[in-house]
Amino acid sequence: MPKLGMEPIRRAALVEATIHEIGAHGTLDVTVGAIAKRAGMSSALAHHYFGGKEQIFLAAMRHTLTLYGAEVRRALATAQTPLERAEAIVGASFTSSNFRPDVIAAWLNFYVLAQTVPQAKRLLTIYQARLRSNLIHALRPLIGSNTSEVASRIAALIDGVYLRQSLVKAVPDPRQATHQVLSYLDLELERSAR
Amino acid sequence: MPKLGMEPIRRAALVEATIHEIGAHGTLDVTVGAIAKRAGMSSALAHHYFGGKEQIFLAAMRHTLTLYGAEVRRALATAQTPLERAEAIVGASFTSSNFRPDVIAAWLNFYVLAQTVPQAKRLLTIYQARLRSNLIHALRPLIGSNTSEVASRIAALIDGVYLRQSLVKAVPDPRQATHQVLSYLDLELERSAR
DNA sequence: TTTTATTGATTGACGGGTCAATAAAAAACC
DNA sequence: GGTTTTTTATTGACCCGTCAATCAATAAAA
Repeated sequence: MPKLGMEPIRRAALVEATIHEIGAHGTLDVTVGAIAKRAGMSSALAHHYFGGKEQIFLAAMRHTLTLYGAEVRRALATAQTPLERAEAIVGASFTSSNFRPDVIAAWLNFYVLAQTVPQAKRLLTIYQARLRSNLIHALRPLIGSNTSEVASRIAALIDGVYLRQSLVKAVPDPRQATHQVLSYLDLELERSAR
Repeated sequence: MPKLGMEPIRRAALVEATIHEIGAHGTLDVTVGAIAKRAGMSSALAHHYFGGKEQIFLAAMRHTLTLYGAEVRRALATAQTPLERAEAIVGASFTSSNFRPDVIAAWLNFYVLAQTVPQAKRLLTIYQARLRSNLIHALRPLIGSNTSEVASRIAALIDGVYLRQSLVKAVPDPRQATHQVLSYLDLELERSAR
């Protein structure tokens, strides 16, 4: 009994299921069958809507990046000062919607995917560029020179915190993670003000 | 014409080949056959000496971690002051023997492996603990309080730099990478001296 | 009757692991 | 010292499971 207009619902369900499946297994080594089952459909239907496994993964990546981007934008919207902007960007990276075991595992595996699939690499590169650009924009008024380098370091620190979290069984602590990064930023600001 | 005492040679060749194969493919999705071929033997022989794919991977991890550990120890040996010790640790992370595309890709994939294989997680955890302990030991005389947090941040920064390098096609620049981390350390030292 | 939704069954490839067979050293035995 | 036995090295062939992808068939909208 085919209900019409299922496509967007099915696609969304598959994307969601993909993140969870990757998170649960900690690998890209998940079968289309398992993803489809989790999303409540047959693997044939998953192929029907996405064409192939790789495209399912890419859709899941896009979704993750989109959510992250939205989180950043939301946080930036209420920021008034440059410092608040910088804090907003860092904070958004560690909101409980992003900084969660399955999403963290997904990110890690997206980096792996990017080694093989050019489109995946492109998506991650865009994410990095945007993060970088956001940071530079926020930092420029705060820091005199080498804003670019500082932005790189903050970005690397964020990624590093994610990476390390992927090893720990403990539930992620957004406050703690944010603090780690912001306390570096503080140092950088103190130097600028010296 | 079996030459005796081949076992260590074969094992070493397989470990070496595993790193290269993972590096070349950017994935753990490499076949035992491909690894064995690269190492100049049949896949049956690889199984004979290692028992299975997982154990080949674990051996490759141990090898990588051992090389890294040796590099750190070598660097620490010539360090006189605490500051030199800290710099030695960071520098060792980015020597051209470690900070190379295939090794970087291998590290990334070891983190993925650690999601599935407890033994792999154990190895990485040991690496992190040792790095952390080395850093704390070096930093304690230099920094007053929260040495532990600073060590964590440096460790995260190192991992982050690795992670980001995995995305870039450009040949890694050890000097640049080391500078990124050390310049954070400088800030931390300045604050301690304020 | 054409389009959309959906799946069970099937195919075809790939890959990990095993095994029997071959061969040459080394050790044991007389 | 020469023969037998055991150990080590090595591989081609094979088995078996898995999985991505395809397809034909069913059914309900439009």
